[in-house]
Amino acid sequence: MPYTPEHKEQSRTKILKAASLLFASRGFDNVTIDEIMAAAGMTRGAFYAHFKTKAALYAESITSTAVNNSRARSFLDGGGSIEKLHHLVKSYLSRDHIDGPSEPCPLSFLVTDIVNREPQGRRAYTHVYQQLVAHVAEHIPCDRKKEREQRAYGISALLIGGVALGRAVGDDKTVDVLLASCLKTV
Amino acid sequence: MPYTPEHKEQSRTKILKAASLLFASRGFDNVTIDEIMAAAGMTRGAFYAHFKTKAALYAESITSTAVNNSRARSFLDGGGSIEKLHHLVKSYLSRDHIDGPSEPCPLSFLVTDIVNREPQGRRAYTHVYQQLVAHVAEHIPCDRKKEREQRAYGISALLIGGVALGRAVGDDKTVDVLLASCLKTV
DNA sequence: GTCTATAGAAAGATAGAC
DNA sequence: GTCTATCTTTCTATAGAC
Repeated sequence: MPYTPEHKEQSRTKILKAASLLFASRGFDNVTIDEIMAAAGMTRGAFYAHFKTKAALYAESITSTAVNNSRARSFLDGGGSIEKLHHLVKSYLSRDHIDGPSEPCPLSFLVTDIVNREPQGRRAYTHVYQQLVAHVAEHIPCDRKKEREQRAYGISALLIGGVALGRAVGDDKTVDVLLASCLKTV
Repeated sequence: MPYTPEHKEQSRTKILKAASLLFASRGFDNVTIDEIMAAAGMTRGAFYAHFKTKAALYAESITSTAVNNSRARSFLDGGGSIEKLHHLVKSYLSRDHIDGPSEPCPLSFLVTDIVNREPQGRRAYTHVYQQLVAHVAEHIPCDRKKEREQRAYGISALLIGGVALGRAVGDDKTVDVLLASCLKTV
């Protein structure tokens, strides 16, 4: 009897994991439920036992990626030093991140894709973004709260813009210069 | 006899204009040829007398927007002063730009959308981006060419990231703070 | 819970009339 | 060149068997 609650939870997790990767790299419209389910080791029919619609899965995949992301985790472990921030920035603005599939951040990979999605997706994205800004702000060494926040917004826009552009631009040399410049700018 | 070469050129321009606006605000997949042609005052069938495929129109719309964009034009008129650059940055990182439909810049509006498109679209995007960076670099007051270029890449990532995020994030207050912070960061 | 089969809708591209 | 009509494919979501 493979249909225990644990088994269901496991299937659900598999679907979420496959969906996060596929949505991030190809966006909402260019991924089919068929593909996601195949990547999760099941077929289309099983999908609807776990999620109501494709849009619902998309929204949840954004939230779950943010939570299970190892980059974010290592950023948060162990308090707010400036070194942690440097480490995050370097790992974020890396070829490894851009080329995937090593835990792509939905904030940069889906920044345009999210605009036309249902409210549930928008809300998930907005929430994850606000968390990122808040956590970056905590790691900035500055007494004035206003200024920390301001810099955190700037840094986040540079990170997300840099990575999104790195994926968009088709010329490898340009991308390398872009990444190096963003790193230096931060 | 309405079918003169001039008339054809006029129809083509109308299609391009409608497409640029629709693609920028909703991306490639969420816009139909029907919609574009309706916005241009024609029906679907006429489309294929002007463009070979939807993807070809998409690519050309990116190039043509960059050329006909009034923001870009006013940026280039009259030489490379730092004031021109400030003006561009302020106009780019504005609510007016984000909320459209006042000449949205495809570099920020399509930064994620472009990733999965055909090579022709990618090439058009890459070319427009490299032009932006080059022009920004020209307006930066600094003797060393390398440093001008580096700053231009950083500024462009901040502009494009800021605007893309401004559209992605669903909370108006957050967007206002974000824009102000990006402006100050530049 | 997962499977196969299918209903139903949408949209890109083509054909032929005017 | 532009129109209407249609072919064809693709994909979401549902139905019913196991």
